[in-house]
Amino acid sequence: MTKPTMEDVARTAGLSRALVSLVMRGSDKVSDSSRERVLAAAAELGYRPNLAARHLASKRSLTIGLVLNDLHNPFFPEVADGVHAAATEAGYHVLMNSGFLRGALEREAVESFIDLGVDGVLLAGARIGSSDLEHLASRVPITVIGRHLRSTAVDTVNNDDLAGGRLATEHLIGLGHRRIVHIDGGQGAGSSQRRSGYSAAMRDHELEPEVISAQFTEEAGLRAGRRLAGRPRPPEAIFVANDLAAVGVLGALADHGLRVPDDLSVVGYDNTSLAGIHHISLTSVDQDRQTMGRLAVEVLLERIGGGRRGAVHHVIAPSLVRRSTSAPR
Amino acid sequence: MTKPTMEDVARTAGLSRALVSLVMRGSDKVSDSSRERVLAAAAELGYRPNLAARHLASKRSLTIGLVLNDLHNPFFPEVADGVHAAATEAGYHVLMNSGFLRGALEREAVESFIDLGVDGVLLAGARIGSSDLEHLASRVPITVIGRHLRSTAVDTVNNDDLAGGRLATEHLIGLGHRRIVHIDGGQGAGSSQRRSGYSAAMRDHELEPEVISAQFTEEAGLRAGRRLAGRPRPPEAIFVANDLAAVGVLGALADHGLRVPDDLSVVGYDNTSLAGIHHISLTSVDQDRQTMGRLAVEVLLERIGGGRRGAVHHVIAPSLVRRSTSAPR
DNA sequence: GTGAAAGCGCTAACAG
DNA sequence: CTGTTAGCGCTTTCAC
Repeated sequence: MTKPTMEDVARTAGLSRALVSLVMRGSDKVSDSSRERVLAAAAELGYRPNLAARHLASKRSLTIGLVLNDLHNPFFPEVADGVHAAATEAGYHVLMNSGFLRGALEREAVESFIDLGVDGVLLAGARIGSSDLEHLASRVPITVIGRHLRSTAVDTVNNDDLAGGRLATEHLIGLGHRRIVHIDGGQGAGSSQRRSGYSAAMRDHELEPEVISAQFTEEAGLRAGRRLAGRPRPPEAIFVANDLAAVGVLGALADHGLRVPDDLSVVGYDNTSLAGIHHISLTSVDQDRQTMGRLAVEVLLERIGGGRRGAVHHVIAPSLVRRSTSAPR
Repeated sequence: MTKPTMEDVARTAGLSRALVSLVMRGSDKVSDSSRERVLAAAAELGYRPNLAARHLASKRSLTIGLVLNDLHNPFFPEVADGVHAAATEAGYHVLMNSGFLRGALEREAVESFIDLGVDGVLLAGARIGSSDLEHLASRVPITVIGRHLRSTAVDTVNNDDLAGGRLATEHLIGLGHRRIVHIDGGQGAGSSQRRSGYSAAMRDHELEPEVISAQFTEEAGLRAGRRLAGRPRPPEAIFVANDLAAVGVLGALADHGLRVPDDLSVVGYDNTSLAGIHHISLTSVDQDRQTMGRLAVEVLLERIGGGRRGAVHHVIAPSLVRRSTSAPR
């Protein structure tokens, strides 16, 4: 029941421990015959290297930590897919953790990863304060996905939320709507940029922007939606800062007997699996999460490996996916 | 930039390394004055214990690994919430990983956790083969959530899927439906029990069971739904093995112009957040995921701590949540 | 190619 | 209460 160690493998193979170590790490400075003996012995004993020991002795762990801000938002699992795929291809393991929508927990998650000795950390939808972030980044390479930072210490991968906010808003304006309200994502990642894009587009068309503060959750969307639906004169269209909240908004509107898109149009953001569900069929701004995940891994490994000096900030273009919740006035 | 070690803390505090170790582990065999000096020195240096070293030296890591079968299914994040809450309360860290719906990856995830030296592993929605599972369980305490096993080596926490399958089916029968088809979850956890519950309920009422094989994904539900909707004479009701697949089925039915619940009724399983969405409003069998997560942690820690001899198999009762997709004939 | 030896940072007895 | 002493299992020079 006690696990075999390298020593055991060396003994049953009749070779030295160092030899076994070389073989386990796939070195080519080992004779074929030795390698086979080692492998055979390892298989026979069911040997597996102890990662804690390996991390302690070497500097690298070939592991990256991925912190997802909210497991309940389909956006994050989709990013995780891209991250996993890219990391695995590069020979890295990934360990995950959730920030449960709270900056403090997010921070803790990153710290545990550091304590564990991961080679780098990926933060998706970071809510953590940017000074904290800078500080953490001095201890481990960090790449942030989905949040805009001007940092020189942290790399970022984003979609252009400003452009995305514009895209959504102009789509609605193009459909002939004028009283368009934005339900924002509060402290959520990308929220302020989307809001700015919305406001800019509104002003460009000499329309008055109106923002209702909410969050990136279904519940928050529901509440905000109720407020709007309860008005004597509801808006003609709503641009919601993400799909999850948009689903809440749709529910609130339906509760109040407002028909979408007949009575008003709704546009979301993220184009998650939720938006594609037949019964929801939400018009939404798409950001390619798979690509963002992959890109983030690339950038992170670059920094881990090469020791790049400056930070890199990738921005990918969003696109609008039209579905059934938006229609001409 | 090089991290401070215990040695550094001891030196700047003017005390021994062992003392620092005791303080870091919260021992009470330390004088208050020493403790304060240590803590002050640690804070000053920004010291954090190296977990790899700690794991190597001690036998326990105070960490458990959580493997989720599919991040895209809202069922799992909800289990994760319960797990995190309970583990944190007990002073344990949790590290997550996804099995990406594949038994082989799931197995790998468990192995990495073992290599890392976690104290125990929680497997949610396990798809991994049961002999593999037994083998893994000989190396680390494992608790499986949402899959029925007769194992003596692995603890399990489940809802009573057989009863749940019956519940759903009898609900539909009670509404007056007779030609009720079941779309199952293939190899998915709990799938075969739900199927048995369905079949048993049908036979009890002298109805002919008919099962369409699918999977626990939206895509699989969509395909199965299309097959049924395309029939000259579609069924009167469908019991789908989980909510995610049920959403796919609903989409397929809508595509074919079939109205739910007017033309036929649909019942799902899991009562995930998906089912509660206003536009979906799916009648579904509820299993309390939070509780299951918490229970699983308890059971796991029991085994980790106490070395319980036999295995424990918890089964909690499911309940039916009626919404808008099921109605009388 | 292969083996010996010195740690990585921490815990865990064991003396004082 | 406090300091000393061994390792935990592995990597990594450095000779042979």
